[in-house]
Amino acid sequence: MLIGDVARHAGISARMLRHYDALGLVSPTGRTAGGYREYSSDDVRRLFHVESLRSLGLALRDLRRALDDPGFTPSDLVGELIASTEERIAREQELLRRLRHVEDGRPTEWTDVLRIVSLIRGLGSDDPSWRQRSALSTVADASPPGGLLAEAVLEEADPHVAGALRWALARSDDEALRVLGPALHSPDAERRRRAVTAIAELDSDGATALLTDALAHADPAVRGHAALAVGARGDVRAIPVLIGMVVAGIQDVESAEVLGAAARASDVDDQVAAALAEELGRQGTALGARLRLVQALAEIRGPVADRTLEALTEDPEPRVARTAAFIRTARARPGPDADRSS
Amino acid sequence: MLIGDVARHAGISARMLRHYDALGLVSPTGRTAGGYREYSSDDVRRLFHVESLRSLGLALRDLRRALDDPGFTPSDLVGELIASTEERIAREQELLRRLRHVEDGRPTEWTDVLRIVSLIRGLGSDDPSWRQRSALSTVADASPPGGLLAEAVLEEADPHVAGALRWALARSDDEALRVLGPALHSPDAERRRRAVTAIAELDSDGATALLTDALAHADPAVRGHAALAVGARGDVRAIPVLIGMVVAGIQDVESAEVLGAAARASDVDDQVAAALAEELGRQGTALGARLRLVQALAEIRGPVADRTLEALTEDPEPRVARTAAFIRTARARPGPDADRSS
DNA sequence: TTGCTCCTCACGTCACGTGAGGTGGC
DNA sequence: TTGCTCCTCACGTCACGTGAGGTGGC
Repeated sequence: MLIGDVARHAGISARMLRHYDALGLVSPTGRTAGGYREYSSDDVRRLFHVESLRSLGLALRDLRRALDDPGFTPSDLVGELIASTEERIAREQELLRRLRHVEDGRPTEWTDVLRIVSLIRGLGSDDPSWRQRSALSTVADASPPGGLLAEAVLEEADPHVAGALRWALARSDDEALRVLGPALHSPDAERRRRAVTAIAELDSDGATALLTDALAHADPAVRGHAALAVGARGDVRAIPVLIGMVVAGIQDVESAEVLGAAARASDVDDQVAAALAEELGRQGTALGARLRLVQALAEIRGPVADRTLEALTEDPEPRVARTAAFIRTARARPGPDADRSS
Repeated sequence: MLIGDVARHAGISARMLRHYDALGLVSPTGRTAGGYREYSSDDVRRLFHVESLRSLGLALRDLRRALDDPGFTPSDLVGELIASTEERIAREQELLRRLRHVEDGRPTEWTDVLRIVSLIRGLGSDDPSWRQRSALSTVADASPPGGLLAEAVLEEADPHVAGALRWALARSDDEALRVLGPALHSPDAERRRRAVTAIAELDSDGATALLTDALAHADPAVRGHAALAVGARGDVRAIPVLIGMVVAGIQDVESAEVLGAAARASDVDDQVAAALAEELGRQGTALGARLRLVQALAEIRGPVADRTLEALTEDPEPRVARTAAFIRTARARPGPDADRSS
């Protein structure tokens, strides 16, 4: 076969065939009288082998060894090819992330692009104080890049930097929630915690919706953070989770306070007091949990809370009775708030 | 600053700085008396801009326009960079898949590699008959590449080719289940169906375990296929799902037969008959479902099935009563099986 | 003779790395 | 004088694409 036929069959250019010939990779066995390359069927077979191995990304120099050197075994080279391909993919994906952050910023001039790139670099710095300065620098922007800040806050181990990032996030664009929302379901518990903490500091309707959904999250840490945030917004749906947190002793002081605030804001003090009373009456509740429930009752107003506390002063367990009595005494006095407001 | 200082600050080679100078991308403002390049702070700033934009994958020619041509706006170019990066990633990932299939084949010589590559090509052909021939060609192998065949069967739309692939899979290695198992939870319903159908034809313990788990799958199609396969292996855990299929009228003839076989193989005919009787007695069951349940009873042996059928001949619904009576008559005669075996 | 195919030689691509051979500045 | 830095020029990388200028075969 002449070079043109071979090229058409193999789907490659005649130039490549001459190149392979020059390298000695696939040389035609003969030449015609006029000097034309004549490929035998063995030559063509060899060419197909070359093209097969090239489809795996082998370099031409490795191809020669693979086809001619019997001692050159594939196992190592295939492993190396896999490793280098994985590395290239990782690099390209990192590049793609950067490009998407730039795109999210809707740059109209190259200086906009430069600003975002330098922010990406700053937030990726090894030096926490530089990361913090970078985070704070975005606050001057009209609309800081929320996606970028959100990704940064999910990775941030330093609490001060994380605080600055959350502050910057609060005035960023909606892109933030599109990153933080899915992160609530990350397999990494730390990432989930960072996500819910960041969302809890956002004020948008989208953030509130995510937090309300997170009240049913399987991870108690996520559920708890969500309940504190949702309760602080006066939403009654947080109350069962907050009561659960009091029982379990997770951040019980804060959850009791939020519980009281949510109950008052929603005018459901009596229902909450009744729920706490029911938990207190349950058989088998540990003493520690009962004491925390009594202390939570201190945060609840209304006749049901008052009656429950009164009844608890007769509780067979002296520490429960004493705590209830102490709370009743404190309630009878005008508190410091009342003092100041009069 | 001289070229060496600039290079150290920017973390790039002096050669690159000379290259940028030659291209007119970043040229030093001045030269010393001895001809040394002298970079001003403006030059260095420009260099940092160049390096920033280069980190986004801009080519040097685009960089010049970006920094010098005010009419050259970033939006289009950033979009193109994203598109081309995505395309490169897709290509690299396709390459990586091929390489992993080659690795799975544990090739010791390059001819092994060539065999797998040509199989990959054959299974990826547009021509169904070529895909089928490729699938069948693996049956001669000692251990065909299960991962590759499994991926092919998940993509295969042609039922004949899919059949050949499943046949080849049955004698392949364990890699197949590592691909088919996760595919049971694919978001694509068709892929889930292909996965369960393929697993149902495998005989290994791993396949049986996957099918048993799939009895609780959320997708009724997956659950159903799994129940037919698990029931055919005589496992009683398939029975509730099979009864559900009879009620819903999904593949009811086949599921009733498998139900009977599983009940007999596990000696639980009476329990199954009782379960069917309970379904039949339930209020509000549609007539179609009741008739299918009666027909399923025909597949069950034992005194409970006999008594239930007898009672059903008095059913207020004439079609139910007639069906039950017909089944009883057929049972009373020796069947064709009994004929031949006597 | 015309159109097609083939030939060799050689430059261009892309962003530099790596010398060779020489010079400036302390 | 010595060691360091800088200079220009030019080839090499990788897998080819794209001519230029010429020839073989029907």
